[in-house]
This record gives sequence, C-alpha cells and structure tokens, in this order.
Amino acid sequence: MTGEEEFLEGYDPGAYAPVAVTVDVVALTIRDGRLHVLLVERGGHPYAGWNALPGGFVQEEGLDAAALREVGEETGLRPGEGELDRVHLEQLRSYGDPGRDPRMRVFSVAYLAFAPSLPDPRAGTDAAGAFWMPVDEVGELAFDHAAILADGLDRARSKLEYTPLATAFVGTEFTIAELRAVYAAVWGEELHPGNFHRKVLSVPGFVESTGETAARAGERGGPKPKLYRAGDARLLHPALLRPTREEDIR
Amino acid sequence: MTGEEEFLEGYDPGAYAPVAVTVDVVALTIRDGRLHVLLVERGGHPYAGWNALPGGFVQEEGLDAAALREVGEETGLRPGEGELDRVHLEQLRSYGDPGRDPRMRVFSVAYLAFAPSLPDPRAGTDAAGAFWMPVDEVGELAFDHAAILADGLDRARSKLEYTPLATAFVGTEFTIAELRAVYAAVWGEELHPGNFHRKVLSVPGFVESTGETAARAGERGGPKPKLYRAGDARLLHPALLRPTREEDIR
DNA sequence: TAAGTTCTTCTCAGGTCGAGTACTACTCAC
DNA sequence: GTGAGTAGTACTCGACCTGAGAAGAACTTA
Repeated sequence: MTGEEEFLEGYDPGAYAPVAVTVDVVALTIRDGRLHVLLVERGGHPYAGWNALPGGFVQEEGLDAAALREVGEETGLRPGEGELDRVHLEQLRSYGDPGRDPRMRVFSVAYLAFAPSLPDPRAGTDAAGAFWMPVDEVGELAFDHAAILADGLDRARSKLEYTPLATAFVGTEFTIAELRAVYAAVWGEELHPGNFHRKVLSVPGFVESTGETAARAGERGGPKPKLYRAGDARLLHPALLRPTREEDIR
Repeated sequence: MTGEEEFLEGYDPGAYAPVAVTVDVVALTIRDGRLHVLLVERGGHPYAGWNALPGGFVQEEGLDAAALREVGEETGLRPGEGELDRVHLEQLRSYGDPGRDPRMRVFSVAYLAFAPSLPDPRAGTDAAGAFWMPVDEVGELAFDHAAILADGLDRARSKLEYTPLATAFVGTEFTIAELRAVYAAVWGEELHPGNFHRKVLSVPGFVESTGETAARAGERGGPKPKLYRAGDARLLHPALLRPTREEDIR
C-alpha cells in the first residue's frame, strides 16, 4: 500500500501526531575576504540564547518561496528592491530525525543561499536579531543546525568546482582577482594567480569581458584590472578542481 | 521571529492546516543492460490506474529509515536477509508545491536507491503491485513523480562520474566490462572499452583485484575476464567524465 | 576448424595541469 | 618625485591525462 492510497481510507487530522515543516537557510556571503553565514540568536526555549540558522514555518507557498521569504525577512532586504533578486537559492537537503526538535516532529527543508556582500541586518526591523558570522568562528548551534551548516559548506565548496556559483558572490562586474578571492575564501586556501586566470578565461561561458578596466587598482598597487561579468554557462567545462586531499577521497 | 520561536506561543494542532510528510523512492537497477525504475500501479483516486513511484508516510522513524522500509516493502526484500543491505540509498531532494497532491498539503522527501539486479516483486506479498520498468519506457506518472524521476536520473548520471556508485549496481565481484555496461546503461551511450579499462584501474580505490578470473567468458566469446570488487574510495580521482554535450553546459 | 567477439594492453597526438618566470602598471611611504 | 613593493596578465616547461585507434591473445558459437 502506498502512502497516497492510505489517504483514501479517510484522513482524520486528529488521528496522526502533528508534524511541522520548516525551512532553514544556510545563507553565505563573503565579507573582507572571509566566508560568513547568517545566524540569528534564539530568544526562547529550547536553546534560548543559542545561535541558530534563520528559518520558519512553510506557509501557503512553495518551498523555494518560503526560503526566499526567510532570507528577505532576516536580512531586511525587500522583494522588488533588486538586491533580493541577486540572491542565488537552491535546496540543500531535508532533515527529519525524530527528536531533532524536542517539542514535536519537525521536518526541515534546508536551503543554501549565496549573495554578494550584504549590509548588516538593520536594528528595528524583523531582521534585528540576525547577524553575519565568519564560518570558522561558528561554534555550537541550536538543534542539528551545525550539521546542516556543515552540509551546506560541503555543497558550496564542491559546487564552486563545476558551476559558475562563484559569480553569485560578487557584483555584476568583477575582476578575476575578486573571483579568485571567492574561491580562496570558500575553499580556505590560496590559488595560483596565473593558473587561475588562465583557467577562468579558458572555460567557455564562465565570464565575459566588459571591455572596461577598473577605475582604480588595488590598495596595495598593481595595474588596473580588467572587468568581467558572468557568462551564460551553467556548468564549467573543464571544471576548476580543488587541490585534492587524500582524506577527502577514502 | 524564527519558526522555532513561534512554537513557544503555544502549539495548537487544530490551528494549522494539516500537513503530511511522505517519502518517495526512485529505485534504480539494471536488467538486461537497461536501466529500470521501480514503479507501482495506483489503485485508488486520485490518479487511479496511473503508475507512481513507491512511497508512503514517514512514521516514527528517521527519513532514511522510512525510505529503506519502503524499498523493502515494495521489492519484497526483508531486512536481515542481506539483499536489502546491499541497496545504496541517498536522499535526492524534497518537493512541496501547494497543490502537488489535490487532497492536502503533502511534502515529499524523495530518495534515490541503487541496487544490483533484483528479482521481480512477488505476487501475494505487499509488493504485488510493484514492477520494474525500463526508464526510457516510462510515460506519465502520478502527481509530480515524473519530475522526481527526472531529477533522480540526473543525479544518478552525474554521481557516476565522481563516485564509485556504479559498483552498487553490480554484484560483490564483477568484471570491468560489467562495470562499463552500468555506465553505458545509465548514461545511454557506449564507452571506449580500452580507455574505460585504463581509467577504472588507474583511479585509486575504485576497484581492487580479487586475483580470480571469471569461470566462463561472455556468451559471444572473448577471454575469461578478471574479477574485481569495489575498493575503498568514496570519490573518484580523477573523475570519469561523460562525453560533454554542449547543451548540458549552457 | 573457422569466423567472430571481447578482454586487455599499447601507442600516439593533443590538451590540461601545476609550478615557475617575467613584464608591466600601479600604490604607498619617504 | 622616487623607489620599493604588490598585483594583473601572459608566457614557458615538463608531467600527466585524454580520446582514438591498433593489436594480440583467449574464448565463443556454427
């Protein structure tokens, strides 16, 4: 008997233990060359005072819409003002262990969000309790959110390899060095500038030249870099592979 | 306000529209060199008489456990008999559009399962309504199951590239040609035998030699092939990339 | 026994990779 | 200004990987 067939025998809401479905968002951005995640401090029990991923109930909307709404609420960005449109959202995975929330059975659909550097959530708004924290300074989190964050970081690191995801972390126009800084921040290691430059330009559709040059060089010197914008590729071919660590393979 | 905080204000089950959480499984196997998916024919409305993915309510168990239970119920395999242990399971993604089930709000967590060729589900058991169908003969499916299947196939095709997933489709001992047949069936294209052989043996930890040779050659001749078993790699380095199609990239 | 098939190993030319070098254009400190 | 340091960009080099093809040996069925 399939689950759907069981419905036919009459559904009685009181006959089942209540369940809730929430979305939790791993929102990532890069500030000062470091990867940050959006967190909220919990006010009430359980886990009062702990940090947690932003999230909430799914309402009369799709899952993607719920996740985007949460991002908007917690960052203070408003739909239609443009900035929210630049947030790249994708579903990460779902978590539903019994007991992951001590109050009732809660299924959480986690999302991964990427955005160019965003302002601090404004005090006085719904987003007042939210803040950006460098991912390497995040300690314990409420519920199973530490595991969700770890899964999100894994996903982000590997998507950088074979998709143009890195362009979601920079502005519409960017330099190759800015793109390299994204990879360095997410992967946590420096990349060879010359090889990175060659690879990015050789992957069809990854970036396209604007023909322009930045108005100013970097703070510490060097020539004015050329500007690029994201190309139309959805996958990188060939991929930009991370330096391999043996422990990742076995 | 986060979703969890709203709980503090008192949860009244009757105050919310009831929601259900199910698992749906895209179970794949290879029979006669073709990729097959496990389907069930629906008995009741809606979609009576349509084919659907096997699935059901999540009970007092984790999501992974629910998915494994569904696979066992629909294939007739019993836990503890060994065969079910060889099924490789992983979460695919979740689906929760309002209206995807006409009766109520249903969130479905889809799973992807891979197994070596399994016997037909036995008549007279719970699994009587289930059957294996070649994926290229699957027509319309109930609910949004066609989209779920498509997502599952995409995932399977790309996981073949960079994980040793293909070994989940063959027995504990297998030949390189059997492994190549898995890739050919899932990707839908023939591979160069010589290059495939070289690549498989050169990827550390993908397969290891048993030292044995098959008792018999193939039906159409050729030498007795050597036997291998799965190695300890979790990722393939370097990956076995599919021949690139331009339309996949843009 | 013959013809055909397949497993396995090579070879070769072309492409990609990491590492290093070099030139140039720019910044900042003095 | 001038000089030292830094960064963007373009090269080179040898090592490695890739796809395509060829070849030989082992085995099948007819």
